[in-house]
Amino acid sequence: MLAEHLELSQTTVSLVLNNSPSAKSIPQETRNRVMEAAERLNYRPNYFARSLRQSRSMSVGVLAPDLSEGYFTRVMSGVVQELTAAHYFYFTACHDWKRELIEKYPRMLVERAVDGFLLLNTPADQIEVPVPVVAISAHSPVQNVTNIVLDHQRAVEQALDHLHSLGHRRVAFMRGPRAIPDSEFRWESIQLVARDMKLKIDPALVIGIDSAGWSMKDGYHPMAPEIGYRPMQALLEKTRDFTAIFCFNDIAAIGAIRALKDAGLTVPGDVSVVGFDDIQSAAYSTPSLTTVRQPLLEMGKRGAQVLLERITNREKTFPAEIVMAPELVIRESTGPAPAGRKS
Amino acid sequence: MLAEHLELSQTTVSLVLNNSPSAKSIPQETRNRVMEAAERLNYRPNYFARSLRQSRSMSVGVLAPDLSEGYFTRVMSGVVQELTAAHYFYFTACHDWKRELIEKYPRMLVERAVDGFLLLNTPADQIEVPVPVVAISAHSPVQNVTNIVLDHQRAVEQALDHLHSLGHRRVAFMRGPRAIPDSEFRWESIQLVARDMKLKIDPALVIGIDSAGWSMKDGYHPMAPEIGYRPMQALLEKTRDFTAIFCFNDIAAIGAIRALKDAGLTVPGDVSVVGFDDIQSAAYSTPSLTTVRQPLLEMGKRGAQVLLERITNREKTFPAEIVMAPELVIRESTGPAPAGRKS
DNA sequence: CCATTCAGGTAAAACGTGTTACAACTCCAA
DNA sequence: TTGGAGTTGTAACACGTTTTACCTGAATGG
Repeated sequence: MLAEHLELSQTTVSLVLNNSPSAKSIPQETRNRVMEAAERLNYRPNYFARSLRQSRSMSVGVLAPDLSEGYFTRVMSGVVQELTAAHYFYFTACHDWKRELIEKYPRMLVERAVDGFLLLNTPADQIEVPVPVVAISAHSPVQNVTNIVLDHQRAVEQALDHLHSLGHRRVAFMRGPRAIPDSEFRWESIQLVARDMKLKIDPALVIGIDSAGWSMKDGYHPMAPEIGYRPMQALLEKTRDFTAIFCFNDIAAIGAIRALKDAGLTVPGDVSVVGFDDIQSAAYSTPSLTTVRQPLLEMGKRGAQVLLERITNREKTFPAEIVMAPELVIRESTGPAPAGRKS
Repeated sequence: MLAEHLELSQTTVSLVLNNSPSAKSIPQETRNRVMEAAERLNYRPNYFARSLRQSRSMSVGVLAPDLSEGYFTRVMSGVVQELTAAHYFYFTACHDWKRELIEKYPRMLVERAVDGFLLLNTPADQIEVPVPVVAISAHSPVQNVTNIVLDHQRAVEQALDHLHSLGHRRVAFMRGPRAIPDSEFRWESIQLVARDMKLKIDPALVIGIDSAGWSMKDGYHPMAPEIGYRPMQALLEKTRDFTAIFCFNDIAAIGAIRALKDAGLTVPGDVSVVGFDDIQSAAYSTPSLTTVRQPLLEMGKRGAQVLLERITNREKTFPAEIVMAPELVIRESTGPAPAGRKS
């Protein structure tokens, strides 16, 4: 420590600078001298030495599939807010859905002594680390992992209620990629809710993002509207006997709308389209998108909060799941079912 | 060090594990014993202790305006490739163009002992740090900073040659936001090249992203097609006396095309549109985009390479600027100038 | 007057490595 | 016998903090 050009011991200086509780016996005048010197010499404690002693790095690892605009950006915005407020920083690691990376990155980050992990859209099952973990939009019933999830049941109810009340009875569905944890849960909720409201799901009207247009076998595939365009196109080639479609996310919905337009159909005149997420461009799209809003920013904030709590309080037990509320945002892409085809 | 359950000294173990040059005198058998024990006990050297001793963190700070899809993602993809190959990780810091953050983040990261900085699209002028810096797409003639830049002159030549050879004489231009370092350089190149090829720039046909639709005064504004839509719309209200437009980037070009379509014009029938960057969705857009490709991935890789070299070799002098070559990608959004209006 | 407390500190250990300087031991030639 | 050159290691320090345990002198209480 360089600040011993005052005639004081390291101890005193350290106590003052961290104003530790045991420094109550140090008179104000000495404190001032120390502070003033630190200021003047522009003193910064050495990060490694401090971390070595306290054995914490004040940084966490963030594991995500990719840096896609819609989801990642929004969630991270919330995460960053909370982290920086707590003087934390983060390492980003994108695994591109490669199993090898999903296992390797956590190990590498543990060697870097991160204090905890934030998992975005990534299943926690295969990850085993000696530090706290919070998973956002994953459903991993794993010991010591808190999951931040959306109330999918409620989300689907809102979307389908909306379509139903507009008169839609023949509704198409787009299932998400198998790799994304939400996909399966969303689909189960859809089946459940549809049954409850006596809405028939015609298997011929169910399309998958995986099947056409999106696969993560061959390298990196960002979420592009393409993922909705091709499945929609494939469906239209088989049948046009539907008046609405509930898409997996907004990006896919934008692609689907493009496919519908290209096929000579109007939105929402001929077909109503509902998205999911409410990403920034959902409002700017033409027509603007009716969508189920995920409170992504809040989910990020909440996730970071819980993680930080878990880090500072390692023994306490935490809830395995925190459920967030969705909100239907009605815009231009949905309208009354066309009269001729109503049911 | 825990590996002293063998009856050896820390020194020996350390020498073997780092196979330091002075370990040549250690017989193979001892080496094997050490390695085997390390493997068996799953020994990992403590990150802080090691960093404290060697005074390097094996991580760099990345400073960027935001996490926007087009630019950031692509560049970082290259950066990550190089960094991970060298066992480096990175901290991300997004300054959202807030001057306060542009100054604060570097300080915070220096306190975290990053070994260097990578600046994306961010001027280096105001940043003063005691570690190496590489700036990608900035033009800062600052001591000890290497700039990775595109050959804008060549880029503009390619675009304007293309339009000129298609018969376009009345060309509109879209200037980039003032905050982005490239904007000014691009514009200067445009003026230079236009003069050389005797293409008149009509001030009435020059629109700015700043003026309508984009401002960073009030918080966070990602790059959305909106930034091209509104300026285009504004221009169309004043005049339609042009047959082509050269946009600042692909995102803006996509927005501009939408505005043209909404105004009843066809692309490229009535107006040809040229973008910049060649982001992923440029190829998927309808019509697909003719654009000047920036080798973003390569720029990221090169930037990271130089930074790592600078870090390992602090005395050596490095070039102040590394120039990358653009490439015109011709797709559907450009075509022959409409006969009736050909100048 | 003695014991206790309290203000105002300090010395030294601990954190876990990397590194420098040196020690012991053998072998071999002079 | 001596001295020099390998061979095989080790003791001890340095890195820059935080923290624990203790010390001294003065005031205070009985």
